[in-house]
Amino acid sequence: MSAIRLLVLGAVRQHGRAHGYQVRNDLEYWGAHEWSNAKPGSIYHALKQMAKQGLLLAHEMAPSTAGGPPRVEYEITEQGTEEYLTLLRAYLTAYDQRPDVLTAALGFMVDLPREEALALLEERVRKIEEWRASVTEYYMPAEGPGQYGHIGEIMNHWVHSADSGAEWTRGLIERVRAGAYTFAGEGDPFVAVLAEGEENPFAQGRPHYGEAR
Amino acid sequence: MSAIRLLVLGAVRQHGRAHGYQVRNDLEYWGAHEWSNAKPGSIYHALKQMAKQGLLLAHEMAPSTAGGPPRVEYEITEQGTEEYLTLLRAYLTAYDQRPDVLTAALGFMVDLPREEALALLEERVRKIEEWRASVTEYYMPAEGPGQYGHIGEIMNHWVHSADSGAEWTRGLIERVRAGAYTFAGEGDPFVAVLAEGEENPFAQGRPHYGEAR
DNA sequence: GACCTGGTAGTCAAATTTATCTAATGGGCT
DNA sequence: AGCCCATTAGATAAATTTGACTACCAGGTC
Repeated sequence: MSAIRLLVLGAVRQHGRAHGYQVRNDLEYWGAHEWSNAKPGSIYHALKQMAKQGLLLAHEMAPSTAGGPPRVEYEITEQGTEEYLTLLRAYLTAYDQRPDVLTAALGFMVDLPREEALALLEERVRKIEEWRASVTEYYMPAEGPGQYGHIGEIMNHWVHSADSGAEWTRGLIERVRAGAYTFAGEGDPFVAVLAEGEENPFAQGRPHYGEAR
Repeated sequence: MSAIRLLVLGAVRQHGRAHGYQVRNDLEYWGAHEWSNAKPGSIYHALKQMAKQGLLLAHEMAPSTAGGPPRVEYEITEQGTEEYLTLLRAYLTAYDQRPDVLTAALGFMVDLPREEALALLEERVRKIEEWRASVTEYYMPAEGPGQYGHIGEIMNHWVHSADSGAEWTRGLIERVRAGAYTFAGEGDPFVAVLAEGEENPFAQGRPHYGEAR
């Protein structure tokens, strides 16, 4: 599963009601096109698909005042909210070598109560450790390591990544436990959306991250 | 770009001549279905596609002796070898948040001369550091950090991953420089392919890594 | 007043990926 | 001999993803 559904649901939800271009802009603002597959085609496709599945409600609108074809506004349904929370919880705990789902989930973690977020992050650490154990067990068999030749470097890399991921997650847990950020039910949420008229620092030509390919 | 082309080219190349099912088995042996999109459909598709593009040469064969439909054997062409090396070099240096391409490249790095592999890995470290600099510069602007709220954790995570990745790469460079593994032109290569009749430890039901999702 | 540029909003065809299905063979069992 | 079933090899349909494209309007400008 890619991160696109979570991203789109989360973006629509933050606005209450949003059209595709708005979602597209939000995701660009978050840099999502660089660490996930949030490209126009995928976004519009996800919107339509989820509307068909009842996760979003589509409202046909009059032609926009700003040029371009008529827009369609979307609203998240109750079912969509459920799916959103399910994905969010899953991605916060999933350790599956595709870091983009974690990145997406981090952006939305504050939609959960602080205690739940903490529990999920701890679950995440547990999963990583479990996974690490299964890898080391596998590539450190009775005959000793080394029999895998350079292939062993792959496992080595995984173990290293797992350790690094677990360590980082523990740091995040500490920060959250110490009171960082504003979680669900704790007052005004922090919203990473451009205010009306605010300039998008991520417009074309910015010195954006993600160039080192 | 996904890792599938490198994986398939590399597998065919190791055999000299291979049919789809063989490639599929090799990739399963490497666990590639867990950290990349190496599933049957993708593999057969990639084979056909690359045959059409002249990277592979297809030989229609008689019905197999072991059941199933007639098989098609593939051989890598000169053009395919070029593409293989190009991809391998690119993936060894690319730092792009999709670790699966690095994993795939690690499995084949010994197809390059040791000196070249070292140079590419050093290039990789440089790219990571460059990327890290662009991220920190971006999220530590004049106004100081914190203005991003919990969104800052995304960048924090990236920086942490980048540091961890660079550190690991430096370790690999040291090991390779110290003489580990057998690289191109240094004698019998290590081949991670099942010998005829050897049992596949990765058959169904194995306690395989990658369960902690 | 014709032309060019840039932003807005979205569509579309082609390529890829996923998940599931088909078809053939050989071996064991009764 | 007939049946079951695991393995082998690949095909197919549906979903997703990509990259390029369209069409519309506003504002400047020559």
